Amino acid sequence: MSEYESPEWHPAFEEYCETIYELGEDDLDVIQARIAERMEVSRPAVSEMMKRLEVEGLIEAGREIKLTEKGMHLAETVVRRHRLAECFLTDVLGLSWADAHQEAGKWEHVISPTVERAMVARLNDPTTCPHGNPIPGSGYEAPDLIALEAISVGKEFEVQRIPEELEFAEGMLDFLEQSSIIPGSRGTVTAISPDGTSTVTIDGNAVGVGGFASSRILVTAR
Amino acid sequence: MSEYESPEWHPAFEEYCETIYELGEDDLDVIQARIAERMEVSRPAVSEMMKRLEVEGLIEAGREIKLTEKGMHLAETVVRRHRLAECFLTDVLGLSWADAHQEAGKWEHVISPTVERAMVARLNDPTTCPHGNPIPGSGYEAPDLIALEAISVGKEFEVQRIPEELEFAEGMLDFLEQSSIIPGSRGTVTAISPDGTSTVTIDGNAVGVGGFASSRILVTAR
DNA sequence: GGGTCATGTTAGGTATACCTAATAGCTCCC
DNA sequence: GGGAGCTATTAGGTATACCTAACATGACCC
Repeated sequence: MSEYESPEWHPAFEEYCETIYELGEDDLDVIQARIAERMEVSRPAVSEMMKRLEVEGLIEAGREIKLTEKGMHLAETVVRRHRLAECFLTDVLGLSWADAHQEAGKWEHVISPTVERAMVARLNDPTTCPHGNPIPGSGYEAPDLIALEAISVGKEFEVQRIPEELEFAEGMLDFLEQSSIIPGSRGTVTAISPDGTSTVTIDGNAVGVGGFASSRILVTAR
Repeated sequence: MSEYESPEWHPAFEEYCETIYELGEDDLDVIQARIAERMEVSRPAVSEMMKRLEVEGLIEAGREIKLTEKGMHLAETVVRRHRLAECFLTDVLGLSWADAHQEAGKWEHVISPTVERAMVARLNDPTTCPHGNPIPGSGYEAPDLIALEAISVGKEFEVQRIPEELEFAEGMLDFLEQSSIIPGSRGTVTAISPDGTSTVTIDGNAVGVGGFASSRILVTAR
């Protein structure tokens, strides 16, 4: 587990490296325009920041942006703390998914190595956040996952992972949590509409999941 | 309990109001020079910031600086979160006093009303931080306290409160915690030297407490 | 009254991290 | 080959929160 000491890097550097890491995780093009969209800043702001990140040796800039070893280490540290905080906020303090995600976005920058260790111990070495995303450094090996949209009508599935991208969609986490579309839940696809919406039945409850979400939610077939 | 929503005020405003509040608590002159010393910033920086705080309606400036109702509310919110965080970090995560104090200085700015409520519930409505300082809004009424230096040789005392001022002295919290000079501990003054150092015996262990600390540590006589 | 000390303010400057408007490159594709 | 569209950069500007150096103010005291 890393010994990263906090304000050696500005929160801004942490945020950018985190975003670059998560865009890669979500299999999107890691280019300035995507970073600007996800962080809700202007493209010139990203352009300037890329220069600074390169000077600091955190990225290799090009059209595709790549984290250096140093940048990857920083990104993993921040992402690990974010996901640990989500576990902690839901399990120990009883927050909802959506609240935990939002709070964790602030906590990730103020968690010290000491607190990180204490959380890991308290949570019994968790391997994924509440949404099923792996905690870097926990040694978790993701099983082979497929998108929910690939499950055909009548088939059973088990929810495994809600990618970070969906956490940015307003209200999405609340909707998924309330519909029991959470890692570990098992359900059946009971209909697929031409626009890509899958209707899934979990615990006797049927809900429609639009194409944006169903192409991203990762499950295992059963 | 307040419904303060986080980044309406910059962390800087929070830090300044907190410092002003705590200087008052410690019975020191609340003037720019003291603020500059405690925050380790230059006096011009404080001078400028006082203007901005006044424009924002958080203080009434003069030689003595006074928090307005609005400023007091902000200060109490931040101080409450700081002391709650200290309780939480020591009780739930097992951190040392010194570590908890340092971490709480960052946590105080990222704790939302939701998390605050969850912590209060989890900690069973605590009234003081681990060092005995009251948590604003908890309804705690401090008993009559006297300084440790006022206890004469041979008398017993019970430690009640380590004022915030001592938390800024390098190594002080570690020393006090390791010497069991913590709220609730009972001891006896076994010597007083001409330079103001009190020697106290707690649990059979004798330690010397210098004048700076013994004039500030608050106790009750027994 | 002059000196010293603590305190506060002015002036001028820096770094960070943003912004808008305008310009420049690239790629695709008919 | 010439748009259309997306993408990146440049230029110029802003707010925050600091800094040092120099100056001003006020209190106290011989």
